[in-house]
Amino acid sequence: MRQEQKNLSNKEIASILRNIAAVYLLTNANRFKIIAYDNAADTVGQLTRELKDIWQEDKLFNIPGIGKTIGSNLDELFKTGKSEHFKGIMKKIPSTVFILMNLPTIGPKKAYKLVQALKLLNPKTVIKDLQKAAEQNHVAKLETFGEKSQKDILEAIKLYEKRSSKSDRMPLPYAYALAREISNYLEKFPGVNRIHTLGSLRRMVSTIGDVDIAVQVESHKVHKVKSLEKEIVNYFLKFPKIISVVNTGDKKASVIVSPNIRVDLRVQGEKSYGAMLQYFTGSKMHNIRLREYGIKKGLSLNEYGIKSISNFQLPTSIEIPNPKSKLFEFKEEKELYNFLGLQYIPPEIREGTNEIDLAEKNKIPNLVEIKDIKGDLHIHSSYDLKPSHDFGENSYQEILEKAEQLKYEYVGFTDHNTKISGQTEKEILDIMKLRYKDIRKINSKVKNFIGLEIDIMPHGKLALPEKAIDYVDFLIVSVHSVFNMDMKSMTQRVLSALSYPKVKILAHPTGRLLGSREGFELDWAKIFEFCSKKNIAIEINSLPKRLDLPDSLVREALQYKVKFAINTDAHANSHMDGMFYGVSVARRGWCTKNDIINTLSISDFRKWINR
DNA sequence: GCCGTTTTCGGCCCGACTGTTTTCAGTCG
Repeated sequence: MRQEQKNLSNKEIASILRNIAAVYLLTNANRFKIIAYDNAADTVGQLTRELKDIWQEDKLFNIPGIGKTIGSNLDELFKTGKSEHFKGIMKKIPSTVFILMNLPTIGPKKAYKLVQALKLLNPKTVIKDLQKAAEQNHVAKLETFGEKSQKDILEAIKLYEKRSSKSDRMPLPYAYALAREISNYLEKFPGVNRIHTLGSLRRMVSTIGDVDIAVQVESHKVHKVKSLEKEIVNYFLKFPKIISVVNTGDKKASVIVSPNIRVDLRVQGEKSYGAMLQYFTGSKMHNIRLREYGIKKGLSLNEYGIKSISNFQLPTSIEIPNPKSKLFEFKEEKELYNFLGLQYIPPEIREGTNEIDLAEKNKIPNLVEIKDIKGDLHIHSSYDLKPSHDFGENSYQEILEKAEQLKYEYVGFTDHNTKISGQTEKEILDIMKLRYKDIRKINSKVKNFIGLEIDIMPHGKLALPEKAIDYVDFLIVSVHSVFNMDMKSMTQRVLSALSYPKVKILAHPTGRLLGSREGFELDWAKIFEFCSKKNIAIEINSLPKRLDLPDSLVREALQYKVKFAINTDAHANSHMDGMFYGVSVARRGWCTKNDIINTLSISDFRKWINR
């Protein structure tokens, strides 16, 4: 087996596709071919799972923007670690061009011009060589470049060296927290009416590149809106954490915020705020499809509203507000979707799959909401049962108080199982018995269920004497060690653990840690089928670095009628606030309230767990 | 190169900003 293909990350594949697009651009290929490769690169770059895993499941062609040609070449790339086709295309352009394209504000054309004019042909030193050339004033002398461009290039190099790349993504909750901080800052400014996130952050994608923020300016003094917009931009530029300003305009600004996160701000008046939200929330594929859908009806969408084109006959009920520009404006996104004859589509599912189709048929489901959640079933306490892993910070009593604040009806206490090495079976049973008694003694408004989170050992056995199962209401099982098994053995391992009595939840099923560990692959069809049949819920874990099960697998699991438990895996009471992120994963996976077991009332939940 | 219940051929999303420009090209989101 070759090993090199194993490490092909989405980022690397996106970069290959982007490079191909660049070659086609530089060699004057059909412009739609260029767009196709660029779109594919964008889509792959934003996937929430490894493309290679999707390929392994034979689902490459389900991804919007990947068709016959790109798909079959990716197939070759995964199978053999290289693609002759891609390689052949890339050979047409010096590889240094692709490296320069990583600099902000340098695209294919500028990169190519620089490489040609300055003979930058050494991939190892190309950035340094360009820097030297700029410092020696050689760039400013080039045609279509000037003093400013030269200075910008030096800035770009500095930024590049600090960031190492244009596209390092962070787990959603970190980006969300930053957005909240900025939003708190912005709302202090008089004239700021509403604030929203945009882009992947608004769609609650598990990993975020840039933070995009929209501000609606108050419009009661219409003649002053323009200057007010500019004032808000200026105020934003004084946000304390800004370390550099990328660019600014009258109604937008891009900055870098410590520690190296790009933040874009857009300011818009009330009348077209909804259109702007829609436009910049994306995803790119959703917008392309929505605009294509609009064109078929004679409507052109842009960030200010919808324009009527050609001789399109509008329903007589609709009056054109501004006959000259033929522009329809929308304060709310919902109005815009409805105007197009579509049901409102929540941001989380705007991914360009089949949502527009379903919206047309009024078949967009009611996605689960945070207020539907009635309990948290994966919580670690400070109770000392000599656990195999870490404790939580809070006592059972404190956890129940926090749960009451969150208006929950019940919680599951799921400490890690007692360590099995260095203790006899009897000692373990005594600990479990005592814990059982201690918990049963607790009297509180919020009810509790006695659980445990148990390691699935490499051979599929549970890290707990079977007799100990008498002292719990339910079990959560999860893999915490030996991650590098092949898919077949890993699947067998998990299935065997799921077969124990009282196992009710499979926790953080892929084991991924965003940004640091890829997670293992299971034969999902088998797992989903088994869980569905045996009434075992699959966890959507809300921890910032997990967000596991990934959203695309959630949607797949739904087809097997799998139920989910959205849990926080809290190790401290403050973590219990993270439920929101798990709910957003569920929403991205198209879950309704009925798909989530911890939306059940206490009595229904009791029935479910005893089934 | 992608896509499809008006199409397997013939279409293909839209605008802002910037710098170098005398009317536009390149980059970005």
